[in-house]
Amino acid sequence: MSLSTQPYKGTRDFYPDDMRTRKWMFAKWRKVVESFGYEEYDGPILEPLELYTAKTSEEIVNDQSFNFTDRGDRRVVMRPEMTPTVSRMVAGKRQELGYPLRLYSIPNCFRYERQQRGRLREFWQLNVDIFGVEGIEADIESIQIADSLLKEFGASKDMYQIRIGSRKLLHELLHQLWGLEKGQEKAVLQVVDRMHKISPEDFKEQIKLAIGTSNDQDNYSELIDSFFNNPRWDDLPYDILNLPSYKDLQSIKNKLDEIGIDNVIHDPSTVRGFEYYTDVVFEVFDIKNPENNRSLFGGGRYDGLVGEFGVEPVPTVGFGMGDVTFQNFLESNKLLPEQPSETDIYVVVIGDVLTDAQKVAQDLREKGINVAVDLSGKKSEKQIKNALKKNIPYLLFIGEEEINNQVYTLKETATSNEQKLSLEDISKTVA
RNA sequence: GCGGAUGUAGCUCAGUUGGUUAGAGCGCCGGGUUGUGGUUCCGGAGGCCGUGGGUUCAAUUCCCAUCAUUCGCCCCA
Repeated sequence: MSLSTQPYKGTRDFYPDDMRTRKWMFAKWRKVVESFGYEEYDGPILEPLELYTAKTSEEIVNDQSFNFTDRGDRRVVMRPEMTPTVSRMVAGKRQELGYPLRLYSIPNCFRYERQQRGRLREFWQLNVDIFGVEGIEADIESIQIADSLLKEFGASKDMYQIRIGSRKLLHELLHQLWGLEKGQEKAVLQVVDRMHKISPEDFKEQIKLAIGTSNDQDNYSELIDSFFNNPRWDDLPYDILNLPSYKDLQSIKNKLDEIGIDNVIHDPSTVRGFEYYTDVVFEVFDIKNPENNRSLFGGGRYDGLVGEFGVEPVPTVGFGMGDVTFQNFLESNKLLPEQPSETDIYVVVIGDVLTDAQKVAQDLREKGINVAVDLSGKKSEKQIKNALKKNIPYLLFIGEEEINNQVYTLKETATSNEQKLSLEDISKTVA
């Protein structure tokens, strides 16, 4: 029995083709977030289990994390997400960091789950967080960045929709209007999160189930209808429209509208899965391709996390964008072009001139051009095929004639245009 | 953790109502062509038909198990 060449379940090998795509995607991510003044950080892949127990969703920590006990009997987890890590880092230097603090990272994260479309065991995730801003300016900036990211890749408004919701608004409603306790609230939120996946009837049933049976069911039916299924908030026996949390939501939507982001809707069912979110949350959906039926990415405000480390709390808004779902989105919308090689020129050596060809290549490298020289000694046809397979944009033919005249034949593979050029002209053309 | 689908050449897939040497396209290697590919022609290599067991004179084909891949549920990027 020989060894398997397959990567471990749910992980990926990145051959040069795949790696080019990944580098291209990450470069755009970095470009956009850095244009908003965000600075890159990184943290360890391994974290103590306690970091996640109180704050991430319970299921992710208990059932969906890679974890082990180290030689000092410490419970260790391979990070399933980055938010607790960055919160820990900010708390650790709470006093000396300047606010607003804008941070981003592209960590690989690990979740032990059965893979399916858009869900692997190892994935990369762009994390963008702004610390120290209490007001909705931070929420707006966060969503604006999300929108800019999509546009940077050529996505148009008709391809995606941004849905915003408010945990705080839901809490006020559930607590004050419905009279729910903490535990019930959590259960209700989980059902709310699934709203679009189940029928209105099932939704109502499951909400009631989450609340428990002791309550007056007819009363809740009406509330569920008016809040979730067909919002008519003016009719509610409670002044939702004047709640600060509701006003925030409206202001965010209006401000985004003003700056040209008008594909934002208020969706009461947008709550997100993590427990640490405290206020406004958002999710982005692919609205053109039904196969991408989950949220592409999302985030929101989590004001309580930094304070968990025993320092003054720091209000925070952030979002995470997974590489797998995002790449699915790009593929479905034909926004994923094939990337050229990092190698600019492939030297096709004709005849017995390898040493001279090497010299030419070295001269070009010194001008900042990436040059690979064919070493196979095969006939030119084979050398060309090899270069094309690697997606190298230029071929440089070097034979005796070229060496003697110091003029080389440069061919652009995409167009088949061929020119006889000096070294100087080659570097200008390729650059 | 639960349910479905699929495992035949490097890739995408045919096929065998159970019967000698297992098929295609693409790709790969070599040649026609000792200086030009993506669009020519000729030739070639490459398969324990996922793995283990059962039924049978005979299994790649039928049955069971198992592993892998994949889709959905749960949860989430």
